[in-house]
Amino acid sequence: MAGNEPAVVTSNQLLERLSRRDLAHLLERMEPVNLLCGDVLCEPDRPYGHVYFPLTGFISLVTDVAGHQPLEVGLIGNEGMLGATIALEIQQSPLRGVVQGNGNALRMPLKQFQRELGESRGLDLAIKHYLYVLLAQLSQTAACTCFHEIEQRLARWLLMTHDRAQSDSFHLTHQLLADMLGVRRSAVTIAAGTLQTAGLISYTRGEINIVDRAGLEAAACECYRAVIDDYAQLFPPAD
Amino acid sequence: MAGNEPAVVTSNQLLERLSRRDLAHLLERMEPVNLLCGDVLCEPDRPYGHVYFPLTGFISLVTDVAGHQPLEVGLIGNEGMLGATIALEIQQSPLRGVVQGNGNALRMPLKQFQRELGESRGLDLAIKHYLYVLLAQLSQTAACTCFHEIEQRLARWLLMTHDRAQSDSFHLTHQLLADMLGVRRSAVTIAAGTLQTAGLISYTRGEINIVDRAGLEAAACECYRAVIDDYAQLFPPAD
DNA sequence: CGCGCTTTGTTACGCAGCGAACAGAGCAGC
DNA sequence: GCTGCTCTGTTCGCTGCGTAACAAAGCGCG
Repeated sequence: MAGNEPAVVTSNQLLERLSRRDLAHLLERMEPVNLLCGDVLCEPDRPYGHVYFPLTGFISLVTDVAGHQPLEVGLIGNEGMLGATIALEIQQSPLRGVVQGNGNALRMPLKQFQRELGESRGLDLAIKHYLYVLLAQLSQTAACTCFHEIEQRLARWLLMTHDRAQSDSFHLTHQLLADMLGVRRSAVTIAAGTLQTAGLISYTRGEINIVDRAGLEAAACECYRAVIDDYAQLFPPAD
Repeated sequence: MAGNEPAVVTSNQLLERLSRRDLAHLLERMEPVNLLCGDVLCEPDRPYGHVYFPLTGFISLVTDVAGHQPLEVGLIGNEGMLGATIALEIQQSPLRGVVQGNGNALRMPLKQFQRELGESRGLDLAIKHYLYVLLAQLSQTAACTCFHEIEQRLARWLLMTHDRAQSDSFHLTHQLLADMLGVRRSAVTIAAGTLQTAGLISYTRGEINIVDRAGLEAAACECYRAVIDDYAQLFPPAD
């Protein structure tokens, strides 16, 4: 965690899909940065400065609705990137990107990345396909929010976070969770309590621990797997 | 309605953005078709055969969730197209496309359209930008579904349909509306009853009439305008 | 050590919307 | 004109979640 520079290795799955040549080219030109919980990396419908490839941190995509806390509709970890809309030749995103989990990332100025896109077919294609996955994730989330109950959605959310946090524990208060899910804080306390009693998770003062990952998957709605599968379809696992 | 061929004029706003030259080129190669309520134009995550540019009909984008009726997350009329994901170089969509309103459209085989994309910068860009709007629409819908009440959402839905139906009345049963909104049929009956009593709409046996458009806009949540504005930002009105 | 802040637990109440079921009303076809 | 179907209206009880408010427990800091 508190490691020095060498700890920043390429562990971004999107980047790893690129040809050795493209990858080397990009790595040389990207800058490692720390992601700090709460950092806002892009504002909705406003030009953003960099694209980010998370390595260990993760980023939440949220949308604003008047009179409510921002609602999370997507999550980006080392399986993806922030700024994929650049593949649509538009230098903004409809969503706010907020760091949800501390860690590091590689970044590149948007304009420069745009040029890189023009020069590498492979890169361009990877980003486009990732955008497709994002599209699927958004649709799934819309339906999930509509139909599924808090406990299932909470389980799903914890799983998605677990996948991206690369650790069995991460910092998240009930209040934060409630905002992400668009529900009341005490509803989260109750749902989380149930999950804890069932021995699936444990937590104290914002430190959440995944205890029984398989059990959690069983407690989550199918939306979790659906998104995973969509990703796997477009980016088939190497092994 | 039952007009003969000349009735099929280009009134697709996306196409009209193209250069005169591109437009002529495309029009020559597209085939007019009738859209019939209920027609399924593409299945989720399965390759689809054609792209469609609605002229007078409109198409609903729905997502499946086990144990529920399909939920609508997007609507396509003559302001857009079905099959925009082809700009992501992938020949499928995460969503099902179902005809919601009778009318006509222009279509082209997917593979051929893909070639056209490669040959016209303008076309490619227009599709990409439309995809951005779609992305924004999905996000907005997710939040809307989470936060807003049935009556507001119904009003929003009627407005979106009104815009695309190019007529003050269209055929839609309460049951259909309920499925689109992901709620119970009788909840729609109540909400629609309220709107009717307020003099905003009228309906009989599936024939819905927009009476007071401005009033309806006031009754809808801000999501309606938000999506309109997103579109206008990327495709500024000609006048 | 004690104060105050953040996080979590809990409770009482209200309401929107669900599930299910049924009744009446228009329309279509025989 | 009768029958059956589709569409709409309405009702009853239930529950998940919102609103509000407060208590207690852990932690950080002076």
